[in-house]
Amino acid sequence: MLTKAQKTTQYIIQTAAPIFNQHGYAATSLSDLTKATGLTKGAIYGNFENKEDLAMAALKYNIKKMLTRIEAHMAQGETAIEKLLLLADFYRNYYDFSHELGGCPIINVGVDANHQNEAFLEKVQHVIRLIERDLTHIIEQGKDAGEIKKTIVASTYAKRFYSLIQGGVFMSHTLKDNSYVVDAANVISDVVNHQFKI
Amino acid sequence: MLTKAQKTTQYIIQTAAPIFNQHGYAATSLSDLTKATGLTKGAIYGNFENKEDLAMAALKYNIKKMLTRIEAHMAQGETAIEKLLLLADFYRNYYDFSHELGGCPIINVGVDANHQNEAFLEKVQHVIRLIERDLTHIIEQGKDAGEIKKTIVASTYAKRFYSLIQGGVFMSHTLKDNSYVVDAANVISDVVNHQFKI
DNA sequence: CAAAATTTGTACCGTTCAGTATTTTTTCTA
DNA sequence: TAGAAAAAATACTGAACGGTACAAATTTTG
Repeated sequence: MLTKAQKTTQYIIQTAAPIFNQHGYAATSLSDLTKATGLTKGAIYGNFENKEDLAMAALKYNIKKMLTRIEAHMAQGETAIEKLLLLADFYRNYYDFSHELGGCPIINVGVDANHQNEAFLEKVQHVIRLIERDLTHIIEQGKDAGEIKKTIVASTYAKRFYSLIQGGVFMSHTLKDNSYVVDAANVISDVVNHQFKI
Repeated sequence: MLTKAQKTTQYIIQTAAPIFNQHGYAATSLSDLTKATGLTKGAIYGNFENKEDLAMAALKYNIKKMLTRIEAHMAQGETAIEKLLLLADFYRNYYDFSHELGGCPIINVGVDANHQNEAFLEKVQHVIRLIERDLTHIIEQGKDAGEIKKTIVASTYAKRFYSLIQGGVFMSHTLKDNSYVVDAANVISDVVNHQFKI
């Protein structure tokens, strides 16, 4: 069972997470966080070493939330083709989902931390590579299973798909128009259906 | 001729521009700018109303630099197809060029200003729409000239191309690996060469 | 249920922030 | 080149920053 203190720690993280994600690290002040949580600095500094420590916990929280959702969605599929189409499908609804997180943590922190905070940037880089590796694996498995053409270079398409998605996510959030991510998702579905399948 | 004062104004802008672009608005302090320029706050506040005023001038400076370069590059082509291939070519070298600016101002400010500063965000939105409109025009002209298939929906591809590019730019800067923008540029070239041409 | 341990609130620290009034210096112009 | 005008340096403001010491309150545990 969670102690009262552990619940407070979790409460602070989940309250701080969308704030850091929306405003960025430097533009988020401790007073923003005390206001949002209704707690005092004493409570926050009793649970976290410093602002950076809390921001990292918040980033990990957002990333885990995102990855969990992707995995749960893709787990609905059996074959590689199905899983890739489900990935596209996940991002077809990503604009609304990422709004809950205060934007896409990958893009927001990727941009915010670049030239600012090496630890945050490395975390984001790590997650991107993780996703790309997973995608590469799925495509390779599809090739092995005879679903996907052997001529498809898995890593190239894994990188291209994720890059395509991130472009759509950036455009959608910047222009407040979800059609960009949706289009990116559609392009991926099309490629899978018409270029991947044997 | 430029007066001494006008030169100073320009000097401050061009010195501040990459700093704001790299660190973001909130994370850039006046002391960062006095250090970089070698000037004092008096000089800066004599030339700009406040920090936001200077940051806006810096953003406009970066955007103009970027747009000027794109236009100059595309002006080398005559036909619509040539221009589109030159656009792809421009972004094939964009990673190095945008490094000079302290990163891509569209992505950096698009993310930094979102939920933070409406004026900066609107400026970025305006530029994106401008580029998309130009691209749409070029594709339409290509259709009218009989170079490009009539079935191609110009605005759809304009949005898709720019989104694709921005995804590549984000990935390349975040992973310090220019292959993403290069791949995006290659995809655009391929689409133009194999799907657009009659 | 009381003592021990932990968590949270309060009050404050030094530092840095953006911004400004004033003096000094430089530039322009007659 | 002297005087007027403009720009830049200096020195300062009050507010907000992240962080901390310690007291008060709460939770946990024997």
